[in-house]
Amino acid sequence: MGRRPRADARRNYDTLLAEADAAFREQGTGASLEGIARRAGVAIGTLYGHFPNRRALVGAVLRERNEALFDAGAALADSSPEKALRRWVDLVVEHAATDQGLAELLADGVDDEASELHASCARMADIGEGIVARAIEAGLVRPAVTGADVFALMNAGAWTREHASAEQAARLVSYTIDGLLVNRSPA
Amino acid sequence: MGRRPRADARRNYDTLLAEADAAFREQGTGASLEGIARRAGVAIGTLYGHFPNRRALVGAVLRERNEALFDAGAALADSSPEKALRRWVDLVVEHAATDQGLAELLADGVDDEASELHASCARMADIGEGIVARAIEAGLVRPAVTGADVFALMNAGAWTREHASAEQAARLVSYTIDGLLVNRSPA
DNA sequence: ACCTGAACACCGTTCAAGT
DNA sequence: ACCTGAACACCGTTCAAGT
Repeated sequence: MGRRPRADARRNYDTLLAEADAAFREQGTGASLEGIARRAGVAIGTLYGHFPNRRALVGAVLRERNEALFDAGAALADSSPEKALRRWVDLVVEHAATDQGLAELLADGVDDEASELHASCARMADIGEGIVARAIEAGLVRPAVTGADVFALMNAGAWTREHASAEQAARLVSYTIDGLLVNRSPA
Repeated sequence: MGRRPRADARRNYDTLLAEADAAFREQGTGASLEGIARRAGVAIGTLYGHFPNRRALVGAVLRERNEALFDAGAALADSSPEKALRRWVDLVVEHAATDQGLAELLADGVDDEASELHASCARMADIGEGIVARAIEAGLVRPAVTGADVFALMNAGAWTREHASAEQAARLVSYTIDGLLVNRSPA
């Protein structure tokens, strides 16, 4: 184990990942796998050789995209608790709304350890939980609010963005965060 | 037009509707149409003769279920504005969460006049709009809140119920309604 | 006027054969 | 060790033939 992969295998893996990323952005996470393989210039069996199912492919694409998101989340430690909370939720909503159907996979992945998306979901939930804990300590957010509430809010916001509009989703998210606060802050 | 249908046609229509209702509850709105036809004891072509596509079938099932929902909505005129708002949202969330996938069809149907679900969506949105307007007039809800916000909240709540839990969805909805209020009321 | 079900189209997934 | 692509399974939808 840990042997270097054959050069063509590595190239196919990378190309498949890049084409999957593009296809998911354009057509959603339900994009045709046959089409992704064709765009990558390989047979469908090659795709399945590298990624045993659709979730594995989505998971691999996500791992690449997540770096920037998690870095941004860590950087929010410098902001005020309320600003960090609002900014983090906005960031994740935008991230999760990148591909039609992604919010659903994320919502389902956090409680399913067998899911190839589980690690990404758990990490996102952890960051949110930390931000909420800080806001509660500061007396800003109601003590009853949990990290799970924030995770659910992010997914609901991303889903609303897919099925209504970015504006509608932003309004809903903003109202909900107001509802999480101990004292209403105007916008 | 308006002629009485043949007796067997009417019977098939009713049986298909009943089996579709059951199948959607058990397996979601994506249930196999072939399976519904089989359970109804007719060929697949007969199903398509009565319902040109899946949405038409879902729409017909909904029209039957909606009677009770709309009546309950009208009855809420007797409650206080806040209680009416909370109760209405809870009612619709439960209604929309009856079948896996229904929240998505509802969210997509309100802006699509060609959808067989459009009438049901529009009616639901109207009732919500009326309840919100009364709450705003009473000085209870922020003036900026719209009927569209309430409709989006209902769908997001139903979707969260499908992908997290009824408890999680109820918490999220409750926090959001708190955020819609001018003055926070404790629960 | 309505029903039947074979036929078509499409897509995810597997695996025996190749290199 | 990896790739190929035919084959299989499944399902939504149509339509010519029947009653």
